[in-house]
Amino acid sequence: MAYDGEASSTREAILLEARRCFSDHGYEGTSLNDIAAGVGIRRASVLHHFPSKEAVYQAVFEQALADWGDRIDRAVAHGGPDDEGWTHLDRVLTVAVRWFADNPEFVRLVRHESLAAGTHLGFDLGEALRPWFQRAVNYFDREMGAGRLRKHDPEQLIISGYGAILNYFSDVHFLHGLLGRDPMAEEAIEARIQAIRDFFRAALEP
Amino acid sequence: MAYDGEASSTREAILLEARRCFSDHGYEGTSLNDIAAGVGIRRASVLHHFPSKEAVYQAVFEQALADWGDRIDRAVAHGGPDDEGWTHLDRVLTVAVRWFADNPEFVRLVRHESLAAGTHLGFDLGEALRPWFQRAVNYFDREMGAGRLRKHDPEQLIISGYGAILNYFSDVHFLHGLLGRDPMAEEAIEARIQAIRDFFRAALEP
DNA sequence: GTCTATACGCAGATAGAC
DNA sequence: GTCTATCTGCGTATAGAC
Repeated sequence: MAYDGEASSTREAILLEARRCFSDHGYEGTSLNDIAAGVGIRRASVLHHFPSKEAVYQAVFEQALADWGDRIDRAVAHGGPDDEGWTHLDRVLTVAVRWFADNPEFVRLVRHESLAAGTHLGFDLGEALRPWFQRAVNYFDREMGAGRLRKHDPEQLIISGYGAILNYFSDVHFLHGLLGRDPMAEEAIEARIQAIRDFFRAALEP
Repeated sequence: MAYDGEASSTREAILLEARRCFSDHGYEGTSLNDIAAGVGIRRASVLHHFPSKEAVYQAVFEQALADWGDRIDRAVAHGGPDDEGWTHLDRVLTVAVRWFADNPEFVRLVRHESLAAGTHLGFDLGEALRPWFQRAVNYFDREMGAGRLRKHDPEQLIISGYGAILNYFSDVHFLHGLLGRDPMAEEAIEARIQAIRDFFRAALEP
């Protein structure tokens, strides 16, 4: 479980602290000093465990993406007997939103990266996620074709969906100012999940 | 018109180039050298026109927000005789999306800022936009109460909406990788606008 | 594995010539 | 208004002691 607060080794502790720093301040806004200070060691010691700052960043991302993939895979596979159409989508959607709510650092990490023009990741995040995207598009094509979901353009629908979901958890600071209350309070998160489900049902349930 | 490519003074040229740099690479990822080089002057000359890097950033933001406010104000006010319910919302929505499509730098600028933990802006962007947000909430309350729009939680609706819209234009680079084509091509933008309108109509039209 | 010391460059900002 | 020169601090990364 990559996303808990405890570290079993210095290497793990570095990754944990680096994830926090990178997600809050981005790649350029984070220094090896920041990471080292959070761990309680010196800058040079961080570079004993990783060859460079970029290597730390890439390791953080690798861990995060692997963890995310596992969760979604499990959620998609776990359907019961009457798991189809809106029922299935609603279940996966709810799992996904809850996971994002539990892992806001991941969301902010991805956002920083997808916003960046030149990347420090070594590969293109969009391209890397394309197979996932295609899987989702195929799913919607099938369900809409069979009349189990109302017809919309699947690609556009997914883009709207991930925007509506990720936004909330990436822009927590902004929303705090906008709403005048804590968007990550438990009841606020529950309300958000409910709203996302309602909105998608209104648009998709046949 | 603040968002065109021509600069009538060095100060304007600095703001223009700074907006490009900040929106692509964020505050920390942009140096005064980058800005100066884009303008064709030296670092010290930039600091003749602005007292500090933060001052440049704030001036860029001030200009962008003022321009945005003007456009929305005009769009909201410009209704014809049968301008109410979904018709009105659809019109304002379309204007807003088109403006974002024309000003992706603004979108990325706001995104960087709302993502940042500690800001270089000097004020809280969320708080500054709260009056706008409240105005929109009141509008939805009125329309939904009168039965001219389907009932949803207005706050949640607006959060979903701005997420679905802003995402597309802020994550252009990411989407290029994800879709395997240019999301800012004219027909792609038209398709996006159409999809947003369809999706909102499906959820909101009574 | 962690440390200090050090190399080296680039950052933001200021002083002063032209 | 723009420049060069300079100050000062922090950045990444490496060498080598313990």
